[in-house]
Amino acid sequence: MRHAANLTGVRVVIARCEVDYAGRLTAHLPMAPRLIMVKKDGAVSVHADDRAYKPLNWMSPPCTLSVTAPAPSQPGEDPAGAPLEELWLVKGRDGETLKIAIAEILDDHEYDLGVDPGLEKDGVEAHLQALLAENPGVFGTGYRLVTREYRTPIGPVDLLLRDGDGGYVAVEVKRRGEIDGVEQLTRYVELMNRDPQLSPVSGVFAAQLIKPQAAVLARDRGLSCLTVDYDALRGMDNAEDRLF
Amino acid sequence: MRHAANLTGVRVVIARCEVDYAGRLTAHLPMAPRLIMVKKDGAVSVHADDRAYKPLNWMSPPCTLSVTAPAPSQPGEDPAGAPLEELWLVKGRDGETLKIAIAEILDDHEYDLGVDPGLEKDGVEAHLQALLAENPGVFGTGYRLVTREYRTPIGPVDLLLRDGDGGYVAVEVKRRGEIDGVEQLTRYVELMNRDPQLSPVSGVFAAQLIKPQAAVLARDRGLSCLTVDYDALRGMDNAEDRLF
DNA sequence: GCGTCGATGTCGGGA
DNA sequence: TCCCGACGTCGACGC
Repeated sequence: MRHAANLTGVRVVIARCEVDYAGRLTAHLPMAPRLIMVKKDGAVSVHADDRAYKPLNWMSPPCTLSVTAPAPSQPGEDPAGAPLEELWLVKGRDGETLKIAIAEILDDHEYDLGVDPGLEKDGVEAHLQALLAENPGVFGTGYRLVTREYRTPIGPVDLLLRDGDGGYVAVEVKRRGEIDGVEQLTRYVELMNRDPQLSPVSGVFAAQLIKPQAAVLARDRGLSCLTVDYDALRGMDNAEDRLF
Repeated sequence: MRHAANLTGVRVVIARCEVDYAGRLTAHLPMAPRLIMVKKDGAVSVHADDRAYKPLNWMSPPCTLSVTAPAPSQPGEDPAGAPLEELWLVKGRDGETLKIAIAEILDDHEYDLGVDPGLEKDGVEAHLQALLAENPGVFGTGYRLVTREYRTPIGPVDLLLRDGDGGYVAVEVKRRGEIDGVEQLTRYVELMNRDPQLSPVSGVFAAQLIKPQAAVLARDRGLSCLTVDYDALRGMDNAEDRLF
């Protein structure tokens, strides 16, 4: 048996193989030609030529790959009768296992890609929160920002505002508003209303898109909803920028 | 410009490339060597040799790939000054775009894997729910199934039963019972109890494994817990099968 | 280390 | 088709 050599890059193997995963569930793939990718971080993934970028089966790091070359006429044969070329055993962290029985290797390459310089993202929830913090007026006339990430014992409230009458307003910001977010805001508002320094505190659920069920639950909990137009908000920012 | 040829399989390209995604967010990858996979379903994914099975950037089908070979000294050059070898443009469904500027193709292979015979899974929540629906007796003597996926304005209740006295019982099924599931069941039971046609409705939290915190919360909410033995339940099914 | 929460989540089922 | 919740969710971040 030989252990996986230290990869200096990514390895791509094309092989007829049969795959068995056992871990959080069990899954089986019958013998067929597939693409197997082994990354430098140890990850092993088995791809068909569909299912978008997702593999049929995989093992996430940390995991170890060991390869055995079974002697002919050993148990574990190709259903067609031919002996297996290799048997790969990938062991994951909680005793998860991925077994890849390879009947025939059709191609095998390794490429050294070096360290990737990394990915830059824009337009995620953090950005939405920042835009709302800079434009509290979208919540109503006279609304002012008190603070972002207001700390409570059960977690940070995304935005704390005061409305035109000076009353506190807790805002939960989401890109997509779903029921979980309403639960979260409910807990915050309930807790903050126990503080006589803050009470009465109202709650606003702000998101680019609010699902109907979440809106129903929010109304039932006495919370307001605000659907945010991200592009318009960014436009307001630009408009303000031009004023100065 | 040439459009992507009809792939008969999966294509793997190793190339120095720069990537820009614009769609649900915007993201940028500076020039570096990477692995690009193009599947027969149209999916394009750009991998580094880490991040487990997930690509740095991708486009899910349906999408179209078109490739241009820019003339030397055209705009869009390699920062190093060398001309680009190819420019790939992947268009997704809501105007999403993925641009891959390729400075140098280091390797390029295509493999015909054929249609994959597919994946067999076992042990997921849907299966557990089905088994419980077929064996309402595990909840208690005289329990009968009313319906699966009983609709409420805030979401579907996994199972609606009637107990031996004719009272309604709402069941939330989970593979792993955690606090979220208890919250979910609480909302359903509370809502259903406002309906005089249903009230009084009791709640049962059923899971293969119920975390202690979830059990405590369930008790506090007046909900029952049922720890389900998946294998035994499957065995009951088999036993019943053998009777007929 | 564990719990919480976001995600270009992706995927599958029911209306 | 859309809507909605599960997922082998995976990862990032905070305590």
